[in-house]
Amino acid sequence: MLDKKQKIIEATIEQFSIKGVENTKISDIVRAAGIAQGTFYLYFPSKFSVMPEIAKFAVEEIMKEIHSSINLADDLDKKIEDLVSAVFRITDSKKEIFAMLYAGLAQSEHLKQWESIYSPFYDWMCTFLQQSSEKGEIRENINCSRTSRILIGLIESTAEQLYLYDSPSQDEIEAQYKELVEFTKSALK
Amino acid sequence: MLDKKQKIIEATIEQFSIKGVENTKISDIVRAAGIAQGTFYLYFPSKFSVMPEIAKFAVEEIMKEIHSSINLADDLDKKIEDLVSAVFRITDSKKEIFAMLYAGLAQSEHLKQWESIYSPFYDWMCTFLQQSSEKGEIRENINCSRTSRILIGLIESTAEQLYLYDSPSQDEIEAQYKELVEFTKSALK
Amino acid sequence: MLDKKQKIIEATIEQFSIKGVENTKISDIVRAAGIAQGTFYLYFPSKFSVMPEIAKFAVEEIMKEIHSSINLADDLDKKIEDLVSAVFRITDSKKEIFAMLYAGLAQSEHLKQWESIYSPFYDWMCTFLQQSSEKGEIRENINCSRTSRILIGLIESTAEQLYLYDSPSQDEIEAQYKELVEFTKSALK
Amino acid sequence: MLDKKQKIIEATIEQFSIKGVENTKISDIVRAAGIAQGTFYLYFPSKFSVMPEIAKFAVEEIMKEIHSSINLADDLDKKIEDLVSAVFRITDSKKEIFAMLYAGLAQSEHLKQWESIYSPFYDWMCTFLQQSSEKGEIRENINCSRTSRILIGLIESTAEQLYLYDSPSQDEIEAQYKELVEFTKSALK
DNA sequence: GATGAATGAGACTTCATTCAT
DNA sequence: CATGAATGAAGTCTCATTCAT
Repeated sequence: MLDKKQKIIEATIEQFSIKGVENTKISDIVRAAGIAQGTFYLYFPSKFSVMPEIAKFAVEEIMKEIHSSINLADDLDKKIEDLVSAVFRITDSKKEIFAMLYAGLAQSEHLKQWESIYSPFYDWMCTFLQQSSEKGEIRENINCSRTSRILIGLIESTAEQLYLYDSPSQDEIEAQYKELVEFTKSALK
Repeated sequence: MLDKKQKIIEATIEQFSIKGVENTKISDIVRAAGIAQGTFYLYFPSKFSVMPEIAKFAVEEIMKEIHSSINLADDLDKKIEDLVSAVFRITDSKKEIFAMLYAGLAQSEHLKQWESIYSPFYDWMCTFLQQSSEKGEIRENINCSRTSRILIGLIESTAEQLYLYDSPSQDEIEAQYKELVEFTKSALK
Repeated sequence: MLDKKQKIIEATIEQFSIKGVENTKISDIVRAAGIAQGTFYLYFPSKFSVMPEIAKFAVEEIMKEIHSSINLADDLDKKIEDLVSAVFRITDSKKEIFAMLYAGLAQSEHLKQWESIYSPFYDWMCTFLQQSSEKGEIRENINCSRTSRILIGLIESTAEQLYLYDSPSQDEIEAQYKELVEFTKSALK
Repeated sequence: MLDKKQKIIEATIEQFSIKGVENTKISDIVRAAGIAQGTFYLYFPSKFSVMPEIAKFAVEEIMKEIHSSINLADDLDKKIEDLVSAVFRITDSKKEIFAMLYAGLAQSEHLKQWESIYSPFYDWMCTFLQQSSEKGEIRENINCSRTSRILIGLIESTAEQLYLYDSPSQDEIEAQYKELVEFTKSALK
């Protein structure tokens, strides 16, 4: 049943978030999922192979946040502000998952899947840039596909620095938010 | 003897790079270092505690590359081009170490040290921005401390996408390089 | 249905032959038999309990080969030659089954059944010796029941040495065949 | 230390003899040997890999019995009687080891080693036949190398039938002993 | 300081067996 | 009768850590 698989995925996200990937035992996952030890292996060959499912979940969360936060009809400045704050918000609320994905992706053989899992975000960003380009809101020499990756890397890396590595004050976060918004606006114009 | 400690660090970098952090056993490290199993524990309490030493090494490598590649007397455009290509070069040549640090940092208790280990790069970047600011080469509303982090995140995340996750063609790399250089120039001006 | 039982026996012979008894799982058997996991237990309580059925099958194969190869009306020398070559042939063609039975019998609780399963061969051999005795073709002090066991052990052990343990050339096999035939003739006369 | 290795071999023989190969767990062996679980793996990768050491031991036991039982200066009949009774005696006293070796050898990848492990017995038997041949005690058309294998197979298979598979009376054993002695004398003359 | 054989806790994984459908 | 998802007991094996030399 897919019910059990879903339970495993949820329990894995939970346990990975709490304990980290390496400190999570299969026994932790199955206990959290309320299933038998052997059942885990009916669905996944190892805890690492749950990773892509978690990544999918994370990207879905990102996209939900993006879609609900950004109105493509707004002007560029507004959209940039909304975009940055959406990424900040999701990074903050799911920081364990993102930390975990970074750790897991950097080490596993699932790296290649990352590209395709992330593509909804890349695609959305590309569309975003294209529309802005058509409206003449951004530089003309922007390749939307290439810049979408650069832009996502820019915003996420800043968010990660803030929420994963440091524990900055709210003021600090806001200041960095503004600095990044200005940086991004300037970069695109 | 510091000789042995140095051997351990080098062997750990080597083994972590080849096998990844989690798949490296103490026995792998001591074999590579040519020392006895017990000797490791005279210098480090665990393989994870070698991590900060490796991070230090990585940042030293970055700074060497930066210093040898960038002439602060050059004009801004030239310096941006040199900066991006220096980060690309070092990311490519030490990609295993960076992947490893990413994985290791995101999970360990050594996260807090990251900030101080990375500070030479942040400091250099801040100085770089300040000089450019004084010469009027960049926007006036740039806070050099904040933007140094943003800028490093921007360039490194793009380099990582290219060298760690994808295996792009040389043409692709160059195109992305140019896109990033334009993006950065525009962001700073 | 007996259909399913037969399928299980055949699949078990196949799997035991390929993988050996210990390395064969119930899941291998049911997969090969095209039935469900639970169905196996409707017919057999364990994989070992299929063993006697396999032994029966093996003895039937031996007897078929014997009956089709030996004409009791022939003279003794001819019959000995035919007997040895029949056992050689069957050992070669069913070597995996014999190796398996050897391994399985030596360890299981089904050892006692061996005697009764093998009795058709012992009985045939006893009759063979008795007829030869009546015709005065063999020594007088032969007890046909005892010697039948000795004789079967002799021929089978030689065949097993050749086909199970070594991988000898055809020449080697023929030479050993002739040596055994002479040995046997001399033993019986 | 070889001390530990020897302990493991002895404990393995003991446990295999008592429980059979498949029912013996590594934990049984290490408990019997008085060592830690992990220590076993310093010397052997699996319980099966102890098998060749056991086979060596078994052949040594056979050779000891043979050497102490047979006087090559005796006449042929006496030597055959002594040979058969020596093999009967050793098979009886080490029946568990022989049963175990049969089971183990028939299934493992160590089959090829069997030939070389058994060679002392083959060699001795070959010499035995050669001496008898020189004295004119046996048939002239005997190839001592080939017949040594046949002869060993003959005597051992009879002994195994008696001691491993059946549980015959002492009278029965003696009767079979005599039958085999006559059979062998006749075969060689 | 250095060694490396020995330890043993504990995680992984398998797979015979069950039982609700 | 037949099914096959689920179970969980049990065994394997690893590997960080110790400590006598």
